[in-house]
Parts: sequence; structure tokens; C-alpha cells
Amino acid sequence: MPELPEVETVRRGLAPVMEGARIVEAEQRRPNLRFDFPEDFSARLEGRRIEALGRRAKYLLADLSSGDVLVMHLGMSGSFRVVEGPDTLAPGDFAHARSKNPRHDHVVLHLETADGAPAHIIYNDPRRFGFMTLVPRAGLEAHPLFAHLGLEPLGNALDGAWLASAFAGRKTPLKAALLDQKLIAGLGNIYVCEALWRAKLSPMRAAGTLVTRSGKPSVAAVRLADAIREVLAEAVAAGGSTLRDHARTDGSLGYFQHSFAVYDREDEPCRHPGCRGTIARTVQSGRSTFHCRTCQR
DNA sequence: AGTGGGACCTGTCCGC
DNA sequence: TGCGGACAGGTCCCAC
Repeated sequence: MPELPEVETVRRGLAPVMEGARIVEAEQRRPNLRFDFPEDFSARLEGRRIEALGRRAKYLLADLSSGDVLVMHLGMSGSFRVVEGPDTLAPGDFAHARSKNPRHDHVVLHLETADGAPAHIIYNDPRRFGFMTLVPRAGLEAHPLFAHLGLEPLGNALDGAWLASAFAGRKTPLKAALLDQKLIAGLGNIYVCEALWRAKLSPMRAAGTLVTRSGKPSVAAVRLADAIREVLAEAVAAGGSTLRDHARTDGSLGYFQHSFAVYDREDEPCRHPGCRGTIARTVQSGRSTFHCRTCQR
């Protein structure tokens, strides 16, 4: 599920249960996901208290009382479910509590919440492109996973001037530049397509063309920065997008997919007022790009 | 520097 | 119904 809005939605679902909770048992059901788990994964979790659950780009970060940070990435197909109460998967559980495919439940954190109640956090990931690891808080920013991560797009720093300077001199297409986590961290295929459509910019246009000769940000750069912030904020407010699986930790669905203007809308009419174009699907760096050739320039 | 391809995995959908 | 191929929200690595 996971671009920034989906990861933030997951964070908001998990935080009320995880923050302040103690990890009673960490059940690791296979040796690896995308990467091997650390050898002492369970031992470094059990008995610790979760002090806060944060997010950086598409990573979830659980601060532990030990000084470690539990780093979690959902890959393409990772999801979390929360089950409250003493029995994890008892027959009487709500439907969402049972996994559609329990064989992909790879990690289960058994918690005692801040209120002293039992709760269970279940990580399911059919494709196993996600991963979890433990990193000391002190060295987190310098860790290879984070050292080269770019700007957080919902922070205050992303504006036209920043975009124009970050993209200056780059001949790579806007689509590729926006997907590059070293520049902006958190965008993925869907929201890049959507932001470019909102800004009426072609995904094929060279990223470096967003700068004017005077060095000031172009109108296009300002439009794009605004579009990125708006589409992400709206998607977060909608609980993210749910394409083919549960997005949220209580089993409910995000609904931003109903607001897609271009993603997965090949051959459908462009939604910009007055535009008679239709949405085209092309492939850029091996991934589908959806855009309107008529109004995106 | 930039691009294209393949790799990592499983599930689903579509056409024959 | 079965089977093969294409495709999927991410990222890394290698060859040109």
C-alpha cells in the first residue's frame, strides 16, 4: 500500500495502541523479509517500552526505551492489523482481525498497552519487499537507510524555490526526479502522477526546465510544489488510497483512490475543466505513468 | 549523469 | 477450467 499518505495512515492507526505500550513478546515467524532480521531481533524488543511512533518518508519509526529504534518499511504489500484483547485470533474476533492470508503474517508484537490491556500488532506482507530492523537512535540519521533521504514533502521547506534549485541542471524527466527519494522522500508512483497532473506538467519534461534564467523559481515550479503538498495532504486526510487490500490498521479502507485524476484511468477523459484530452498510459523507467497529453506540458 | 533491464516475491486478473 | 503473461503502492544493483 505504501506511499507517504498510506504510511502516515498506518502510523496514525498504530500510534494509539503502540505509544506507551510494553512489548511482552515479539514473534518473528521467518528469518527474513526483504532483508534478514537482526539476529537478536526479538530479544532487543521484548520487555521494551515504545515511547513514540514516528514516520520519516515511507519508514515507520518506533522509539524504544532501550535507545533502539524499530525501523519498519512496508515495501509494496506490507500491512499492519491491530487486534485488541487477550486472544489474537480467536474464532469470535471481528472479521478484520483475522488475516485473509495468515501464512503471510510474518511478525506479531504482543503488547501490554499504556492502559495495561493486551493488544497485538500483526505485520502481513505477501511479497516480502518490506523489512524491519533495529538501529540505535543516536546513529539513525547517519544510517545508510536515512543518510541520503531527501526532503520531507509535508514539511515547510518544500516550495517552488526549493524545487527549482533541487532540479536545476537535471535532464532526467520530472517523473523520475520526483520518484527519487534522495531529492524528495515519500512520493511514489501514484502521487507523482497525480501531482504532475494537478500542476499541468508533463512527466516527460526535463526536471531542470523548472528554473527560469534569472534563477528564480518558475511559475511551473511553484505550481508543482503546491500540487505535491496538496495531493499528499488530501490523501492523508482521506486515510490514503486502498487499491487491492486493506490500508488501515482497523481493516477499514482509505478512500483517496476515488479522487485519482489520472492513476489507473487510461483512456478515460481528463478531468481538467475545458480539457478534451484522454489519459494516456506510458512506461517510464519500468513503471506506469498516467498523464494527459493535452494539458500536461 | 541518465536509462534500461533485471532482481527480489506473491497474488490477481485477463485473454486464449 | 487451465495456463501463460502482464501487472502491482518499492527499492537496489549492474551494464551501457
